[in-house]
Amino acid sequence: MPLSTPVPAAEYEACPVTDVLRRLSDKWTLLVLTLLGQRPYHYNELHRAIEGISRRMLTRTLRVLETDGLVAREVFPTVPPTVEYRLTPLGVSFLGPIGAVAQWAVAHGDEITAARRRGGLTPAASRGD
Amino acid sequence: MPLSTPVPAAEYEACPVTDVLRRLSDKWTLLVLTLLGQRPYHYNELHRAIEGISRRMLTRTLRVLETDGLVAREVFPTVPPTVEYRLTPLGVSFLGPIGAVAQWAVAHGDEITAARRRGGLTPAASRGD
DNA sequence: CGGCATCCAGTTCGATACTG
DNA sequence: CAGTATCGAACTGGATGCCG
Repeated sequence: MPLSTPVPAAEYEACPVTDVLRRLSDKWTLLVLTLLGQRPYHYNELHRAIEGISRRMLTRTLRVLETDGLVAREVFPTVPPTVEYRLTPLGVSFLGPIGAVAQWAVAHGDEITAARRRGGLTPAASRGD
Repeated sequence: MPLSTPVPAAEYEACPVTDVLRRLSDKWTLLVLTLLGQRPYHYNELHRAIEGISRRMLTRTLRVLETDGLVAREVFPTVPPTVEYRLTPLGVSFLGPIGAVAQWAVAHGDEITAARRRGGLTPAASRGD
């Protein structure tokens, strides 16, 4: 019954790898992780550092990372309130794998660009020449 | 003028890293790449192997990978037609970085799961206890 | 300062049906 | 066998406004 399937969608925890990959690519996660890898940041500090991000997305991103245990959130009972975010050991351990992909991307970025230019708009077309 | 910005959205090629990450996480790419890393596959062979994927998405995924130069597509003029997909050297070179992330995900998957369980539904709540 | 709730546009993905 | 085309549902991400 494809018309009334209440499938929650997000049921498929396919494999942990895909799960992790999807999380990283929610557009800001990687950037936030990279920044926090350098030093702890305050909420608005991150907001200014990334600059293109909305408060909504920054909060969401941090929440996910916190929930997954990659980022720690510490509240200082000052006035006005201050909140600091930093990488947990688990978060730090993830910088390595990220780095591997990052290095590959940087190293082969031009190859991909070149391939795209060749493929252009008709990747499968003009194939049976 | 935030009310009439015609921003095409998809203009920001942020950094090659984010770009690559987003590509990988389109839900099927990683899986396809992993399968092709083992051996060449025919179109329907991939379709059967993944099983949850629709033809539409399989085709799109393969197109992107082909356009980016990670996968090669070869048509055999048989009847009925046969098409074989295989990793290019660039695609093969990417198995390493993917492996790094994959290994991390497998190794720390339970930690993430545990963190999520702890955080539960109130990650930020009950923090000032 | 830090954060959440609501609304809304753009994109992604699946189901389905049709072609060579 | 190997796709392509179209539609609609779901998800993502941004803008805005209110609260502690």
